Amino acid sequence: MQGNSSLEFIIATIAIIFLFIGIYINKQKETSKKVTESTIANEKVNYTKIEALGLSKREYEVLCKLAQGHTNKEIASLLFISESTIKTHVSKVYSKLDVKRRTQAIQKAKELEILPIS
Amino acid sequence: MQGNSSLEFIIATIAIIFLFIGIYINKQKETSKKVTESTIANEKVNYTKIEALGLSKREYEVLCKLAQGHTNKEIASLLFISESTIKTHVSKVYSKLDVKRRTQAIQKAKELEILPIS
DNA sequence: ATCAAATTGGTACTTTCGTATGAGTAGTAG
DNA sequence: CTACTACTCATACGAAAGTACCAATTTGAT
Repeated sequence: MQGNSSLEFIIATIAIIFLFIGIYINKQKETSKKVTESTIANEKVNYTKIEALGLSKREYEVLCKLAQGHTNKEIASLLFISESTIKTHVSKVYSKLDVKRRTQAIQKAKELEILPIS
Repeated sequence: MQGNSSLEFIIATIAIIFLFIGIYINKQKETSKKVTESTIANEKVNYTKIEALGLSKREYEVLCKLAQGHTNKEIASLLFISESTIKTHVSKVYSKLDVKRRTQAIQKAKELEILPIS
């Protein structure tokens, strides 16, 4: 029975090895899937969609600050321009995103995945 | 050599079987993880975090509507109560989330994953 | 039953937001 | 040069949001 038990041992070992190989293969798939998703979501798709919406650079900058929870006055300070100008930009952003309020703009921007980090 | 090749065949079969078992196990993990995450993210963890924050049911309801882009007046209509009450709730939500404005409340709530769907 | 928390509502006031309108400047494509 | 777009800024006005304070009612737990 010695030969048999060593054979069983070999088979068991192979089984375990391939079991882990199977698990490993799936882990790899998961990882690559995640990286791809996050990469696309925050770099490439963005600019395409932003341009498609007709948002200018400045308008997009304002939108980002807005989505970070800043007031118009704060955004003005951050971008070194007047609050009037911010209001102008914000209004244009609203019409381009087809919304009425900043809370809706944030929602829409997140849906469109045009905001950094997310 | 017939015995050997049949042995190899058995080993190979076992290897393949366990390979797929490994893959299958991981699929299951993935699935249950997603279900758990989504379930937790939208039902259970919520309540835990929500309670930890000290948010009452009503305050949480208001927060959700707020995050959907509604005005105070709209939320009042949706919940069949006065705008005064909404303001009261909103203010309490702010202090509990440690924010000053609704845009920040939305941000914070998303970070804390206490909002449905997301 | 009692006490605490939750819910509701109001008044009054300040701040922020949003729109409308007009206008000057800079850069760019034709 | 001209036309167009993006960017800037201002004033004025109304709408929403936010704060402070107070108070009545309801609900839940002990």
